[in-house]
Amino acid sequence: MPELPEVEVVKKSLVKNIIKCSIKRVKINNPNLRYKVKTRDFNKILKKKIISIKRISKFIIINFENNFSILAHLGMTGKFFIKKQTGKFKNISFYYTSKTKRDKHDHIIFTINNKFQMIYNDVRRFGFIKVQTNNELKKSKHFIFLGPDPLSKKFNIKYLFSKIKNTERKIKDVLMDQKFVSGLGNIYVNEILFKCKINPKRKIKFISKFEAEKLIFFTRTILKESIKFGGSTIKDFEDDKGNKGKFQQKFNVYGRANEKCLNGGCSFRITKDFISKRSTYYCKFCQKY
DNA sequence: TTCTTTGTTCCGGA
DNA sequence: GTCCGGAACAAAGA
Repeated sequence: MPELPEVEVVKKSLVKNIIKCSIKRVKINNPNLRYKVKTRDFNKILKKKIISIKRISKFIIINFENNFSILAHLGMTGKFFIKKQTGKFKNISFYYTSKTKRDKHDHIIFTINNKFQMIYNDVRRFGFIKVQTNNELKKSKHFIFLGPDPLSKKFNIKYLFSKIKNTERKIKDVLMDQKFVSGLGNIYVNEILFKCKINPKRKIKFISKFEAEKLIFFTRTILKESIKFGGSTIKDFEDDKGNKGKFQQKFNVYGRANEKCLNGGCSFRITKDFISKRSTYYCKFCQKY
């Protein structure tokens, strides 16, 4: 699942591979992503130079010299691949094996500088790619309600307490709310709360200052470490046979139902249940209510 | 065939 | 007007 760190890694890889390039051709194999993609949507950006590539929350924005941008979201299973001249694929996305042949989920093929291809692949097609003017982008429904980026200085103690005073909501629900902080998904929220030793069902308005400090600290630390880890993994990842295996993130709680708690000395097993219908993993001993 | 997975959007009730 | 819970949505693998 691409969450914020994975999107950041993808963004960095895109910068490395296609900054200052231009798209010469776009081939749409399957237009039915979250929003329908049409060939003519891309006319505005064909042969225009890419001047910047940014991440906002889990969105990727590729900005062209003529004030148009590609706005992309990877959804659940979206990924970008670069196919170099050799015919081999260099994976610039996250955790997937390299690939050497066309896949039925390669939905959009971009030809870059007439030299190589960038492929958008998305098994479940919950991702999207739009072309918009920078002005449209600013007013976009995707951005208008977004809270601060969890890695930014705006996400601090003062901000946190200003937002939580009058809400009855559970801490996990609030952390996943993009209006409160933008870019945290289910996996990382489970991990952050485990590190902070906070029960995900607690009402956020009752957390202490110390807990809030931990929350900010571990949010930043976990995301940054994951970016570093993903980045370094992918940097060294180039497989000409396509069988080197997946990059699997190591999680402390996510996906570890009934396995032993990894806190030293704790003999409890990880509990799985649901909060707002989202799977929630925690240690009932380390994260007391 | 049914269940599970996810982020986002939308709607209705409080 | 605002807040929040719940449902819908998309596709596919187990």
